[in-house]
Parts: sequence; C-alpha cells; structure tokens
Amino acid sequence: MKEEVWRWWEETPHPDGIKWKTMEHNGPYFPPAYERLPKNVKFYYEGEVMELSELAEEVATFYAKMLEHDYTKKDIFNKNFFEDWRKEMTDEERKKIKKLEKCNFQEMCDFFKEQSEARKNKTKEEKLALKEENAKIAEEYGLCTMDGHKQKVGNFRIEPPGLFRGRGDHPKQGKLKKRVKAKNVIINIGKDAPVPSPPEGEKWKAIQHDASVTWLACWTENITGSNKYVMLNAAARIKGEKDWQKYETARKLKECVHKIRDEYKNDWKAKEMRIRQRAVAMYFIDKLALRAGHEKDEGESADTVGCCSLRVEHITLHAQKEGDDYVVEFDFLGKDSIRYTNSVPVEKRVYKNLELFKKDKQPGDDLFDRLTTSSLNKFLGEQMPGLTAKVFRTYNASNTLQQQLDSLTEPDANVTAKLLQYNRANRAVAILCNHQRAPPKTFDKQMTNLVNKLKDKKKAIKTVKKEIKELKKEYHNNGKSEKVKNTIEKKKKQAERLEEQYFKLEVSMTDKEENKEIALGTSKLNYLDPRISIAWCKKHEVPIEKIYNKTQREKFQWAIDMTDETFVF
DNA sequence: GTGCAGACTTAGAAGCTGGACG
DNA sequence: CGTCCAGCTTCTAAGTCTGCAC
Repeated sequence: MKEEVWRWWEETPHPDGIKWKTMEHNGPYFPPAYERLPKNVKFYYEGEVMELSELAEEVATFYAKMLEHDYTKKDIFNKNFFEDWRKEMTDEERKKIKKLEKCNFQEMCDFFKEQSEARKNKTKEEKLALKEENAKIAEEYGLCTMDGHKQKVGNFRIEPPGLFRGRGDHPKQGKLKKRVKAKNVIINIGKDAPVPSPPEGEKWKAIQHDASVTWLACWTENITGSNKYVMLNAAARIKGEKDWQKYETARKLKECVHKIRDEYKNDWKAKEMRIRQRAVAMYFIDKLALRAGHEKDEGESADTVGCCSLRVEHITLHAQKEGDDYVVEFDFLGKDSIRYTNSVPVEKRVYKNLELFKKDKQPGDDLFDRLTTSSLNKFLGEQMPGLTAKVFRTYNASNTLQQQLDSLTEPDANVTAKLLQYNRANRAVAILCNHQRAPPKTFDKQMTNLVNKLKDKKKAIKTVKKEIKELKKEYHNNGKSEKVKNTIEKKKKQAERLEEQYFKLEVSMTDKEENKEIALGTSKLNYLDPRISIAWCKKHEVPIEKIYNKTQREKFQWAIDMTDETFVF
C-alpha cells in the first residue's frame, strides 16, 4: 500500500492564526485499566504478607517496576513516592504502612521481570498477533484527516499513570502521576467532524472546535499542572511548514548577523548597565549557542540555567589560562540537567564587563540582573522580524554544518569516508550545542568486538594475499593454466572486498570512539537545515538514505523534494 | 514591566525489533 | 536456530516563546 504524499509545500499556506480548515480524528487512546496481581505475588510489610487495596497495589507496582532503577536509591524520589502512595491507601493501610524501608516489593518486581521475559519468549505467531493488534490501534487512533489529507498523529496514546521521572535533582521525582480519565480530556476537532466517543460510561471534559491551535486532545498533568497535548507527527504538513519557516528565519539572520554583531560589540561600552548586560548575553548566545534561559521558580523543578539566568557561581574569570588571556570558564547545568563546561577566551571588553557584573554579588545572584529573556527577545524582534534567542542556535548550528562540510569533504573519497566526514561535521554542531549522552552501557564491549573483528579481517586479508602469491607461482611454473588464472582473479576480487570491509570497520571504530558521549540526533532533527545535507548528498553522490532513515526522510520530505545540489544555507 | 497560562519545540533515555552472526 | 546489539521508535520531560491580564 503506497502512502499518499501531500506536496503541501507547493500550496498556499493558511493565513496567520488559522492552522486548519477541517479536522477529523478518533480521539486519544487510553491505557488499559489496572489489572490486579495474581494472588501468589505478595507484598510484605515488616516481613509479613499484607494484602493491598486495588489502588494501593497499583501504585506499589509502579515502584516495584522501578526497584532496580537508580531512582529508587534517591531520597527525594523515595520520600515523594511514599507520601503520594500513602494518599492512595485506605485508612487501615495508612495506619499500618508507616515506613518505606519496611516494605518489600521484591515479589512484585520479580513478577514483572518474568512477565517481560515471557513476552520476549512468545512464539512467532503470538508476536505477530500482538503486532497486528497494535497496527489496528495505530490505524484507528494514529491517523487524523486534516484539510482532507491523512496525517499521522504523533502521540495518540494518553500517558499511563506511573511515578514521575524528573531529570537531574528534580524536587518532584517519585511523585504519583495520576491516571488520566476522559473527564480530564478536552477534545479539539472540526465543527463538522463526528465527535469521538469517550470510553464506555465516561464523558469528555469538553469538546471544542478551535482552528487556531494544532492539537487534537489536551489534558492537565498533575505533577506541575501544565498541559499535555496530542499533536500530529513531524511528517505532517502543520509541523513541516513550521520547520521550513524556522530555517528560513535562520537564513534571514545570516543576512543581518554582521550588523547585529557590530552593534552588540559596540554596546559592550554602553553607558547603561542593562544594555551592556544585554550585549554580553547576546555575545554568549551567538558565540556559544547558549539557550535563552528563563527564570524558573525555585523548588518546582531542577536547578538549571540558560544564558539570561546564569548566576555568579556559574562563571569563573581567569586573566590568564593555559596561554590565553581573558578566559571565561563556564560550569553550569543546562536543559535536562546536562552539564555545560567550557573555557572560552573572550575580548578584553567582555571580560571587563563580566568583572563588573560580578562585582559586589554573592553566589546565587543573577549575573545579568538587569536582563530578562522577554526584554532580550523584544530587542531582537526589533532587529529583525521573527528574531528570538533560539534563532541564533538554529542559525549557528546550520551555518556550522555548512562550513564544516565545505571544509571536511574530500570530493574524491569513497562513500564510507565521506560519511565519516559528514558525521564529523554533524559532531562539530552537536559539540557546539552541547548535545551529550550517557556513554552506551556496553561501549567498551562494543569497542573490543570491533577490534577483534578488525584483527580477523586483517588475518583474512593476509591469507588471501598469500594464496594469490602462491597461485601466481603455480601459474607460471605449471603451464599457465586458464583455471588457475580464473582462481587468481576470483581471489583478487575477494581481497578487494575484504580490504573494503576492513576500511569500513576502521571508519566505524573511529566514528564510534569520537561519538562516545555525543548525541547527533537532536541537532540532526531540530537544528540542521535538511537542505544542507540533501544538497551535500546530491553533490557528492551519497545516497540520502545513508544520512536520513525512513522516518527522518518523511519528516524532511519537503526539503528532499525542493533541494538540488546548488542549495547553500 | 511582570506574571502566568497555553502552545509548541527540543531533549535524552528507555524500550523494541529485526537483521547479523556464530 | 538462538543470541546479541545497533539503530530505530516511543516516550514524556523540559525547554522557548507568545499573548493576555494586571
């Protein structure tokens, strides 16, 4: 079955503020109701078997499922879980269960492990049946018709209840994320579309027909009180259009960035403190691709910062460091509590300004006390329509990729070598944007495997070469037989193949090593204008499939369709 | 300006799967 | 034929930014 491709990029976009004309969908898909544990799976309190009410048991299973996770070693997680769990208990349970340390969830934990084991060990037929069942759900709930075209829904499943897994030192980690019911969910749908029916005996919170927003369903999550939305997949027109526009804005910045840079450099010596702070902040956002950095309310989330919310303790000034003058050393936790460390030599004026901003302040004080993201963005918007702090990240990321590709690509190299060059260009961007990942748990093992494979390959090459040598001898000594000659040719081909495989292994080892703690995905998906990569592929005869997998090609369909090798960011 | 709700993008980790390999 | 693991998909948290009320 061939999927329809909607070439929306050749159509006139909707006017501002209108996201769609018609929209039909079947609502969100709810997780299954809680199923009680088998009677033989027991919970113990102070070593004694204890039966739990349905709700208390359900919440206990959330914890049991995480028993072997590091989360359950953290005090805040345990404290939050226990507090919320007790709220779900019956009075009797609450009277008895007073201490988490006296609870034993081991049988529950083992039960779930067995269950997941059993799932893996299902027969082919059983697995196929499950797959078909899933496909049916995706067919029904995973599709939406927008403006007459079938579009994939991104997250059509309502988030199941569980324990909140906040990142870093999140003060709310371990709290109970409650089950979402139809009465919590608002449905957004076209006026003329049939309204999806809520689960048996339930009612939606509300039905609305608001074409100024893109979401299909919405509910309020109980941990932070913010909204969660069901929206379309990245391949949908409504997302693609926006994505395209994002890169066009970034390209516009390219046109005027020199002027903006001149101006903020000039502002480093402004009379007004707030303008100086803005100018230094802009320098960081531009040069280091820092995020804007909103003020966040303390105690509600992990203590992380971006540019505007940097505090005194996050930078250290060094008049000299490792041979450089005027070095700013950054060390702070950014989005997702990912640590940012960087030592950057800066202009003397920037350095002197930072000294000034830090003067008479204590750790905990804002470095840019006269600056907010909204005042900064307001100013940026006046420099160029649509300009905000994050446009600099997009611009600098895409621009870096373009430059790196231009300088790293060797036109005569083979595809394997070129892919390494591409990945290195991509890596430069990921480093700029500080996209890190935990090294894969099996990293060392993987490396050893590769080294072994490499050794084996080398041996194989040696053997084949030896064989060729001997066959040649035979050929000359024993009357130049046609048969031997053919064998030699065959062996030569084999040697060639092996050499290529060896080269590929070598490259993949280099690539893996260099990529140990770097995540390329985020920049590839969110920061790099796909047209740069597509033009590069076309120019250097690298198949696009080597750069973008199927999902990514669907997301970037617009770019694949409109880009030829002459595109320059 | 400031604070807040709402909408939407960006983010790394977890979970899953299918194909390589012995 | 089973095992392993790499790449993909899914998940959902955590940002940014806009617009509105005061």
